[in-house]
Amino acid sequence: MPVDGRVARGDATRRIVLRRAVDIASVEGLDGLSLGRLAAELELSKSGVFALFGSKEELQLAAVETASAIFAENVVEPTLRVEQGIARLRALCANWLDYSERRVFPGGCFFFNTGAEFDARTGRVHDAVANASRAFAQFIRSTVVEARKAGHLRESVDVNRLAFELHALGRAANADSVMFGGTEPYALARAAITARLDDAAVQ
Amino acid sequence: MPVDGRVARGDATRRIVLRRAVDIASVEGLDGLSLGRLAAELELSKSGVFALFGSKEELQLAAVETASAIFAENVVEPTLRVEQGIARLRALCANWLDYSERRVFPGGCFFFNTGAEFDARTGRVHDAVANASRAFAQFIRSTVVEARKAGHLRESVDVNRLAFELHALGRAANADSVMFGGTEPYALARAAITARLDDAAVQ
DNA sequence: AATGTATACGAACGATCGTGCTATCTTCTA
DNA sequence: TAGAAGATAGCACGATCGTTCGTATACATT
Repeated sequence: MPVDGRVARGDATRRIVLRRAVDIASVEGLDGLSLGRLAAELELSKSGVFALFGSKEELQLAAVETASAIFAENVVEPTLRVEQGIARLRALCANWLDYSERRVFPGGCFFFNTGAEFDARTGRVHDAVANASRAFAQFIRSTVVEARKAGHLRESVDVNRLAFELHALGRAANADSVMFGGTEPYALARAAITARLDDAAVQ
Repeated sequence: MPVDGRVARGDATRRIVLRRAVDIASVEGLDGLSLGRLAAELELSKSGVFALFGSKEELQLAAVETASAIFAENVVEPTLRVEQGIARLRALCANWLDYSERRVFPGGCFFFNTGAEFDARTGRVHDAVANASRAFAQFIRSTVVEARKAGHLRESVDVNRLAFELHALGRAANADSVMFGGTEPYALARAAITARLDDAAVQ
């Protein structure tokens, strides 16, 4: 399949723009993104950037998609390479905390920030962010379910509650660390997660 | 002390503006606040609203202060009316979850939203939000310390970690409920908090 | 009664926002 | 090699932003 050099050029620019866009959005929010600023920082014309996406909303949606891909690459995929069961569940928590702590996005977890920004709004951007958040929450839940099915977790554990708790601890570590700096929040979260999983595990 | 009618009038307007401002900010963020929109909704002149605060940043800082007062009234004060110890700790968690669930602010917890908005920025607004967040985290921690000193919690409990966990569960319930609707997140958080405190309690 | 102070307004400022329209490149197709 | 197609730039638009200025009004101080 021969590539069209014109669209290839456009795609390359789009990628450059989007990589910067998600970084900005993780700090300033998806509304804090502005075409003018984006163009100025990348030394492109505002109208050129605009033409690549067609509207500000499309840019925001594309940014959410780009962030999803980066998130999948850094968190979901390495987790899926671990054997099913409690080992994968532990890996999931560790990978997510590492992803947050490594500042894959300079403002911490992209979806934590944009989620808080759009949680109480309506529209396509809200829906995109909500769907991505829901998908990850479901991923945690299904990983917990797998671990229980594998016989690694006690039958009595409430999977919804355990998934909720693990997700809560991770998000709190991200929030506290970005807000106040330091790595202590991650240490607290790791200790709490370990204790919680040891408690839920058989034996 | 005789009141100055002019200042009294200004203070009254300021109160009206700020009450609306915190509601808007809890949904749209402190940056989403605009003098023009605020003035239009309240049928005041933009310049009049501006003059009351002197700058947009001062308005944002005043909004944070107003939100702090509302938060103290709804969460901290009722908690302090409960006897020290594990009872007060349980009341603190319950009061915070109720405050979030009752939508004292239409966008959920004011400090969750503005915290996520300003966590990775610098400046006076960041500092104000960070200080308010830190103060509440410290309040949770000191309530845990009290409960342990009262002999209601096991000696072995790590107060920093328990405070972190309780705070994490509450914030996650707020986030999930605002994003996806429904009251299930609060039920999950209440169950998790109860279990965690029962586990940490003596006997 | 006269002077000063604070609230509140209307109009306008320069800056920036998102969005068009048009022209100029580069690249592919016939 | 001519022309179509896509990427990018330049320029201008209406709207909105925070802010400033001048002014009218209400209250306080003298």
